[in-house]
Amino acid sequence: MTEASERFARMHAALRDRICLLDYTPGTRLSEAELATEFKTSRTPVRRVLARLEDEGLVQTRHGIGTIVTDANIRTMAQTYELRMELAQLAGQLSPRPVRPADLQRLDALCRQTEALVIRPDPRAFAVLNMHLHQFLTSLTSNAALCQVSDRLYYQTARIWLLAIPDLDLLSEVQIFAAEIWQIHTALSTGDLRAVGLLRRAHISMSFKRLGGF
Amino acid sequence: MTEASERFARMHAALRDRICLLDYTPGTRLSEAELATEFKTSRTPVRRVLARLEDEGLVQTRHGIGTIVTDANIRTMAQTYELRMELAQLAGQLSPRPVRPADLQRLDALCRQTEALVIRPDPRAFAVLNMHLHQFLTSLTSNAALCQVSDRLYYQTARIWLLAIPDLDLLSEVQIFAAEIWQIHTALSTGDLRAVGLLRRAHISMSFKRLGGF
DNA sequence: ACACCATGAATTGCGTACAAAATACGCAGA
DNA sequence: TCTGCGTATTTTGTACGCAATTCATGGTGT
Repeated sequence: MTEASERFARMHAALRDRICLLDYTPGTRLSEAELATEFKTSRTPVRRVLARLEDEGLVQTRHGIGTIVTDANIRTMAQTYELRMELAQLAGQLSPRPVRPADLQRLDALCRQTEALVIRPDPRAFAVLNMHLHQFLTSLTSNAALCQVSDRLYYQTARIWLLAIPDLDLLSEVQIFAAEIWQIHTALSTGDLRAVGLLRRAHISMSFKRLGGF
Repeated sequence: MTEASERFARMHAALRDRICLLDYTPGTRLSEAELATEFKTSRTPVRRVLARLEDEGLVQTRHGIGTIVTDANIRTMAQTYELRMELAQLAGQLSPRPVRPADLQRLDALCRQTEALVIRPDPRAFAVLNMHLHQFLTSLTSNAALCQVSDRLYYQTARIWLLAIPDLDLLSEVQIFAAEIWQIHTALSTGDLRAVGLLRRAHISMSFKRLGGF
């Protein structure tokens, strides 16, 4: 990994997270010049990052207007959700890798953070935790192609829950998540990755329903 | 679709096809300057296209060296093949769209071209036909996300067969393909998209075995 | 008062010059 | 002859100026 590609990865991850955590809400206009100043570079590398984000469907760039954060709603994302469900199940079947003690420790840590969240709920902290759980689960499959695809689809849909939280009960959502992550913990501690995949699929499906996707 | 994005799409499709049809064999170095001259533009738009191709795994760019067409072999692509199989089956289940007469006509045309190929086999023409079949089949699902993902994975693995053809019997491969496309035609004429997906999965699986992927 | 046009400001797209990096090659020395 | 170093060459990465495009705004005519 060269220096240039490291900076690219940093900028890309930073902007992607800001979009998915609603630091940039849909409709926000991202100025190439401002980003270039912030990251202490010229517009050229910034444009590479924005082009990639556009390919990933997180922004849309139009000549003479600007680069605008795309909208995300459950209706247009229904198909993406559907696919994510299938892939989550698949991740438990396709070339799983052996579960190591370090994996369980990582999941333990996530469980503890979730319980802290039940005591003091916070939408953004919740979204971050959800993202970490996703990253952890994708790390459990050794199928690199599946990881890439799942990641891509996850980041496309990640914002929807955070956008819908005003219409939901935050504490209730956190409690549901806490129950889910404990179920996953139980399945993983027995080494049953297939069950982990099925649980994950079920949870995605239920959250889709709660979000009004029918 | 603006003019700039159209040119981008043209250049991207052109280079992608050249790579997948082995006009650019693995290891070929693509010169930004040469491509800029060919497409009558500057290096800037060319670099955008190459960056995208790199994201898709078809080339790799290294500072001071050049942009090199990546290698593709059945061993490193085994996981991608596995995922493609599952997605092919999924395409028959997830939000299928009604089959129109125009679809059957299009498949008819492909069948005729295949029969012409049986009489006069040609590796490149075969690869082109295979690509058209793929594009036709992805057009049958209305799940846009699934289409995008399937496309991406297809182009990552498309070269493998063409690279392996010296070790295979071309006529035999063409005949197998002819049988496959007729089976798909039969299934599609009854409107059974689920069967189409299962057939496609079976064919991908068998071609994977023939290519030595076990 | 309202509609319409022109003009200016802001933004992305492109082209080009230069910097950074890696390789190829020649030459000197052992 | 072989090894090692330095330099020239080639290539990608970055910065910046300018062109192209869009929108807002104000002015003008009816």
